[in-house]
Amino acid sequence: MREAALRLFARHGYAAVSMRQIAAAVGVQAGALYNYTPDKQTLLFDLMRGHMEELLAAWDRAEPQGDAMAALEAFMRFHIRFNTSRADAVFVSYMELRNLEPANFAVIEGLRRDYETRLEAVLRHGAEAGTMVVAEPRIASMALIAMLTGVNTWYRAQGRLSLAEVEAVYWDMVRRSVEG
Amino acid sequence: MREAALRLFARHGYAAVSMRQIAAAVGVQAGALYNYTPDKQTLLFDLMRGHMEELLAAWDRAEPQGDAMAALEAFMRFHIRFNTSRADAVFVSYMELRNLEPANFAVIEGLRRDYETRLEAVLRHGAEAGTMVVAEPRIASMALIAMLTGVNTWYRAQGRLSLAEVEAVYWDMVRRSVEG
DNA sequence: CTTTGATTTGAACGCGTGTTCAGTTAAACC
DNA sequence: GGTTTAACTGAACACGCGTTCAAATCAAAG
Repeated sequence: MREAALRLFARHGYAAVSMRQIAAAVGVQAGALYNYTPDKQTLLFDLMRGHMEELLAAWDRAEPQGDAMAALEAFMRFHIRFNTSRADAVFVSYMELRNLEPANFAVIEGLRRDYETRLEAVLRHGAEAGTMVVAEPRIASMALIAMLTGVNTWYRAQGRLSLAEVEAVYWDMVRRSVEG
Repeated sequence: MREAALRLFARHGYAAVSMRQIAAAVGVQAGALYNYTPDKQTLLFDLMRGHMEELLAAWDRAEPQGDAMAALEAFMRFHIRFNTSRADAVFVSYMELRNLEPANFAVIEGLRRDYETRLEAVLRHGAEAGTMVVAEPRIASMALIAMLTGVNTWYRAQGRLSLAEVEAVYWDMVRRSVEG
């Protein structure tokens, strides 16, 4: 059911998808969904929170070794790989923020901020070590994340470039944008 | 009415805003709106098309002089200034793409592609002149636009940094990411 | 003051919404 | 085989949706 809901939310938007559509995609009547979620809003929130927590957990698990520049490369490659492999969840977690109730919104925004702070820390270390020039680490981290997440809007697995080639192109730009 | 609709669409999303809400914001009954738009879908489409056409027209009017690097700087500053000054329209034009009927979607996507191609041409000229190193101009243009548009998610007029300072930070990153 | 033409109202239309719940079905356990 | 437990159905609820349209209102012109 979560899979079906994620798919439909990503394609048509939370507000445009009815519980009956989700139920039909699962092969069940709408009422049956309420054995698995208390309501539609919680379903959306759980999908988004699940995605953000998996994102953070996956990056923490990667635990890059080496200097700041190596960590930046690891982050960049991780971000592109993780996001392209879960396009629906990424899309929903970004586009449906405004359909969250305030309390739920605050939670997701906090998780997003956590993630940005992970990259910000890498940039700060690089600047302190003198291997990077980053005037505004916070802004630079948001700028880089926006740039990397943009891959999702055009990348297709059967496209001209492989994921490794895409990573190479982006790493070239990212590296030079902060290099000392 | 268009102003009110844009505001509401940006805040709550097209699907979540009713014609009655738009009418209430204007101070009128829902039926009266149909003297100004044939239906809700066309209202959305007109808002998006209007925005994209103004964007293209404004850039064409700027008509930058000088070499490719100067043109890139001009593009970057233009993009940040234009987008932050029309945050609602930018937001709607990006987030509501999936709520457009296929024919309308194709039109907006075409305009977006036009805009990306403007930047791509600048990068190609820079690469040909040898002042820039850009392995993939198309991808680089989308990457840079995604990065620049990201400013909209956090920039606030009363924030710590002025728009000129924001431009300076971004220009530093953009310049170095393509510099030969 | 009347006529004209554009605007707006307010009610109605058919339909889809999220959610609830008594009742049915099916599987699991003793 | 009988009983418990979980899952699902199908109908219902109150409500809001986009859109239409005859009637009312308004502004300007003759």
